[in-house]
Order: sequence, then structure tokens, then C-alpha cells
Amino acid sequence: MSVDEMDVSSEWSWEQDKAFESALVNHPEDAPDRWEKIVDDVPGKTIEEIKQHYELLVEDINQIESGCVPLPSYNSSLEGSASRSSDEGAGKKGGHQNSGSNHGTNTSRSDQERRKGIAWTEDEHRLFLLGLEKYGKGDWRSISRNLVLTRNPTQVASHAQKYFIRLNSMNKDRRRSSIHDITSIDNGDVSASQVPITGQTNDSEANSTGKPGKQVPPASIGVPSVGIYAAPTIRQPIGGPLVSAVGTPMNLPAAGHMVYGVRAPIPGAPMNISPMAYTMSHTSVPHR
DNA sequence: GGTTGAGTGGGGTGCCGTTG
DNA sequence: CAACGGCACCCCACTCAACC
Repeated sequence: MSVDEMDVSSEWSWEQDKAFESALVNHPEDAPDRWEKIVDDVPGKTIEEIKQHYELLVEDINQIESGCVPLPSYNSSLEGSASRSSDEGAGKKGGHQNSGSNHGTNTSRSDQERRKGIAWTEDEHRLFLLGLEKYGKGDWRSISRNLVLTRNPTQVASHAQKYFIRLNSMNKDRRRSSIHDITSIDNGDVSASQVPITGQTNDSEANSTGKPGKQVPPASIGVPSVGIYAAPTIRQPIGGPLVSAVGTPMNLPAAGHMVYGVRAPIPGAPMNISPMAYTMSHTSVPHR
């Protein structure tokens, strides 16, 4: 059973989901009176409802981990260098593929080899956040293996590094919105509750201005029209693959089981970690 | 209105330190 | 000794402001 199915019955509004998920992140498992605190953050819900909602979330995670929800391997040809595989080489020192020479030094290493990392999708980031909550900071390997299957531990660690840097700098003025502004695992939440994104208020309007923005990882990123990263339209309701960790009200077709953006795979079928444009507001705030 | 330059964000990679 | 995580650095893509 997936969260989305339950949502209907329990009637969780999107706002409640947002609040719930933000609360989950804000109040770690070891936090005393966690549920009470979460209840405070989620208006209109009882502790029982919240616990039930949480169980659903955990259940989904467990299914992923247990293999009940087989995950296709992403390291197919379509994943360029970036995700060289979730388990391959995951390593640092030997893990890097293009070992060649020291980076930086050279240019010898062709740009093609090094570059073009595939931008993290919101889904991936959410899974990352989930992993952070579940495994804690530092256990990048588990996060990579169990949740963010499309990224190897090194990539997860790298992403985490930037993420935390970003968090730390949240107090300062931020100029641009970024995926790291998402600090909760819900759908499209920019966790404004925690720290507003630099006062970037031009969310919807801005997005509609037509500015592409790097938020939408274009296929041009180096991954030729890969389904995974095919960019949907910003703020477009993701009707399919995109699923947030917890049942955010999404217009999901009654698909097979889908957990965290991973639908029961059809061999050979494109993954559905669908690339989704970050829904965060797009900045237009002068940054200079 | 279009072009150019500067600034910033973000992903990848390598080195170093720590731990088992 | 090997594996892993953290940190620092590099480079590219993107955005926006300034200039023509």
C-alpha cells in the first residue's frame, strides 16, 4: 500500500503533508516528545493520524529496502558519468573512475569526462533527505544503497556537503534558489517555514516568465534525452512518477506501487525518478 | 532591445584523516 | 591495511546587471 492510497482516506491536505514532513525532519526520531511536537506542527491532525501516516512512510521505505519494490538499475547507459552506479565503485579513492590524473591539474582530462554531472532531481534530493533522517548524517553508503539508488556514496556525500553548506549559509542572504533549499521531504516544499528563500517571492510569476533556469535539468545536460531527466514543466503537476516521500496530494494515476518516485518497474521501462523541476521559487532578487 | 561580463550555484574529483 | 567520510578545490552552467 502506498501512501497516496491512504491519503484519500485520511484526507491529508497538501499543507498538512508539508507540515508533517517538515516536522519529521525537524524532530528526529530520538527527539523527546517527538510526536507531540509533530502534532503541534501539523494542525488538524491527531497524534494517531500522524503516527499512522508515519508508518506508511516507513513502510514504503522498508519495501524499498527489502526489495519488495525492485528498483531498476540506473546505471545504464543513460546515466552518464555522474551516476556511475550506485554500487560500483562507490568509493573515493579508487572509486573514481576517471582516475587519470589529479584533477585540477589538468586539462588533459577531457572536459567530457569530468563534467556534466547530472543535476540532482528533486526526487533524489528528497530521498536524500529521507536517508538523512533515517540513517543519519554520515551514512552516505546506506543512503545511496537504500534510497538514493541513482547516486553513489561519493555523490551523496558531495551533495550532502553542498547541502549542509547551504543550510549553514541560510541565514545569510541567499541569492538564488536551489535544490538545497528543500529541507523537507515533501513535494515541492521549500521549507519556507524554516528559512525563506532569500525572499524570493517571484515564485509562480517568475517561473512563468519563461526563464528556463537550471532548475529544470534539461536533457542537454549531457544526458541525451534521458527519460529520467526529461524535464517537465515547472510546477506542472507531476502526474506520474514523481512521488514524494509521503503522500502528497499528487495526481497520480493508480499506478502500481510507487514509492518515493519509484514505481514498480517494468523491465526496461524508463525509471521514474522523474525529473522534476524544482518547485521552489525562482529568484529574481537582485543578488548583487 | 540585444549583447557582454561578472558573480554565483552546483556537481565532480582528489587528498587527508579517521576508524574498523 | 582497507574502507569510508569530510573537506577543499576545480570547472561549468546559469542568472542577472550593466553597457551599447
